[in-house]
Amino acid sequence: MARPRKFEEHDVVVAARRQFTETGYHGTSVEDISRATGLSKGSLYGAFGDKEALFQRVLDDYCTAAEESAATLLDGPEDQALERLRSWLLAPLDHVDRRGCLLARATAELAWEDDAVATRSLAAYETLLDTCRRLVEQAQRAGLVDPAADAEALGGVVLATHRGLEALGKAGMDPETMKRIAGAAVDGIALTAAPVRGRRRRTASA
Amino acid sequence: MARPRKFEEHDVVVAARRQFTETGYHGTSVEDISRATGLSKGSLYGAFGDKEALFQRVLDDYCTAAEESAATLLDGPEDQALERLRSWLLAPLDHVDRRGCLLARATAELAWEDDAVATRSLAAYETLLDTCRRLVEQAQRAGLVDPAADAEALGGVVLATHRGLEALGKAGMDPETMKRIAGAAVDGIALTAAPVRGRRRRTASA
DNA sequence: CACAGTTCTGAACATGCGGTCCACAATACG
DNA sequence: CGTATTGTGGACCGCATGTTCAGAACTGTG
Repeated sequence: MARPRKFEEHDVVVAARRQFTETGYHGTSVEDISRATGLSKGSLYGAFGDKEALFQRVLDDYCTAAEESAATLLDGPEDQALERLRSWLLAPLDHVDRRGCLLARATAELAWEDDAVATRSLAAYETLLDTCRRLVEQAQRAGLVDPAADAEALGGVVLATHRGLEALGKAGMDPETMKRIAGAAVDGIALTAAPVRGRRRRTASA
Repeated sequence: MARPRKFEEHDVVVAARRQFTETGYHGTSVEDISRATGLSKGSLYGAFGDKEALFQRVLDDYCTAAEESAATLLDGPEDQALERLRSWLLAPLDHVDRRGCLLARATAELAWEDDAVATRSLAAYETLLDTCRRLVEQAQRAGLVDPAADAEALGGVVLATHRGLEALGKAGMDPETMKRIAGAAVDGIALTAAPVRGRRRRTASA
């Protein structure tokens, strides 16, 4: 008994995400979004509320997608867990367009200017950390990683590297260098390789 | 033969940096800067040009400081190079105030919206990468790291982790977890610990 | 003391913003 | 077909922004 919508809500969210990702929250005007989505401002406000609410919606959508995408890494043989982590680190390098990660932008731009954004961002990072931890645990079960190691911390290294690589890439760092960094992170050759036979347990600090 | 300035230029840059770091570029109005620096808007324009030019100045100042600060890590005995990298990773965690890194904000917010910003940011990251590489080389000479390893890539892992940890911290992640991550990154226990005797040379990919 | 040169100040301006509103169009149902 | 109901898009408002400018304030020199 009423006129149906001419647009798919999720399509609008996706288009808005594009815009926010490219120009940031403060850098994006409602009119920009209107142009990007094809909806007029009136329709936007009618469907989503104000700019902030729309951004929340977009961010939540993005985080969910990122979480689910990472979660798919868990599927597969345990003895290839490290390879899946490696491909996760390398994946962003393939996107030649230098669009960055919305989550990164959101935390940098308004994580503690807006509580809801901060909450959602933190939740996303914790979910991603959990996924990385599980992958490391897979690798441990497969005998690829010391079973006594702190799986969460190791997963955190991958997550932090992932996030850091994205920043370096955004700044324009040479992709070839980044690939070597990603490789080194997963290889975990990192800084262990002390010339001591067998495993070396770290001697705390100084 | 002229009215002297009532302010020290560098003091203004520092105050402006504070403001930009807290509220970002788009989120900071010229009046905010005026309030933060104590200068009237007219004086700001007279001394620095427009808002963008002032930001460039601030960013350059910040990058230089960050580069020099990192460079001091190079001083010290080579067999403690890893400890210095560790403390570098942990340093940001001590600042309880959740102010983030201006460089991170700049790259996230307008790295490729503004060429000059992108150029300076990339230069800063490359300098930092170089510093990390040298530290790893110190560790190699001290016998703490496999001399055959790719020092630049290993330095890059530290740099990326540093950058990533900053993002996680900004989002509000538990500092204790972050310390464990930083520790794991430097320990480099990371993902190597395959249960193979002696060094294991990686077998390329899949 | 008068002048010139420079800086500071604060008001004023144009612009673009986020947000609101409303007349019209399009639909579904009786 | 008529009517109630909802989506639509553009006009509109108040406000904050980045920027400019004319004049006051100040210092050093002749």
